[in-house]
Amino acid sequence: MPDELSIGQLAAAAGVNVETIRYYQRRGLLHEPAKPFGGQRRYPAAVAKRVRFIRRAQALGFTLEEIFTLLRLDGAICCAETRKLAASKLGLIETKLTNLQKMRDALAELTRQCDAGRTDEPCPIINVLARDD
Amino acid sequence: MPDELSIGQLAAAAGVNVETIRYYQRRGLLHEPAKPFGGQRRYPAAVAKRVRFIRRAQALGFTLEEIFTLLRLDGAICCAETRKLAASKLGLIETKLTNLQKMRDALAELTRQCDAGRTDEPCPIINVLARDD
DNA sequence: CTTGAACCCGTACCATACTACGGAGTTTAG
DNA sequence: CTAAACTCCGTAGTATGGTACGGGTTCAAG
Repeated sequence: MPDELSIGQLAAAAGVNVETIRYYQRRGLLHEPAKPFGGQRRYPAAVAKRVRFIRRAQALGFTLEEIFTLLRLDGAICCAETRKLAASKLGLIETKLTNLQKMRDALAELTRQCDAGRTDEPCPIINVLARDD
Repeated sequence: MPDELSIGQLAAAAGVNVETIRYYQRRGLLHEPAKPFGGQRRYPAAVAKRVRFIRRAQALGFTLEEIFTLLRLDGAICCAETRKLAASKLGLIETKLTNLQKMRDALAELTRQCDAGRTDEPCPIINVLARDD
């Protein structure tokens, strides 16, 4: 693989659509290299790494907006801010996990009752998430 | 609080915008009460609970489409069809749980490394996101 | 040197989930 | 009884994260 890729090669290397690359450029997540006089842009192979970074961060629940911040922090010596972002995501995820487990238990109970043949007890799914504050 | 609310009171009780109530009605997530001759609709206070359920389910990553089917299960007495629906929703929830757990583990590990790390090295969170497979 | 794939660029479109707007009718507090 | 506040309803606009299209340019293989 050459060090200078076309946008199509970059997209393939990063496992995304060409349009996604262009979209990330518009969003400011990727730098758009200068276009040579009447030619086509070339991308250093390292950009693919950056794109994969973006996708992995998305998979962890970060928005593109947040990833933009994350990328700005890249190379920064102190990671206090990055840590803060990660920790707050972590908190959100923990809460979600707890609630999801409650829902799972409620549904599992419903199917369990189903299998036990008792058809007279309705399952109040709403109630498991109904902390009526 | 009276048992019959105006749409504005319902929205306030549920902590959402009036337009959101109307939107949920259009989507079929909420029943739209009949309008009295030239008058204004009234909503049972219990509807607010349903709306809060919807919001919490959304926070868990369910789409309104999915929540629609979830709501159909609420209070359902078991029959073959609800059992099937419940089982499929259970599968959906298990998948979400697995994914969230992976996200949590990854983030927890990252913040742990962050805490363990010295401040003169590049941030491990960034490093991991940028790792070259 | 031709032909077809790939690139460029702007614009438009998609799904999801709202949010705002405008003008008319209805309710309610003073 | 009046004026502000609220409701009704359809339509249009917003944000997010892309994807598609079309007409023109450029590149690369034969």
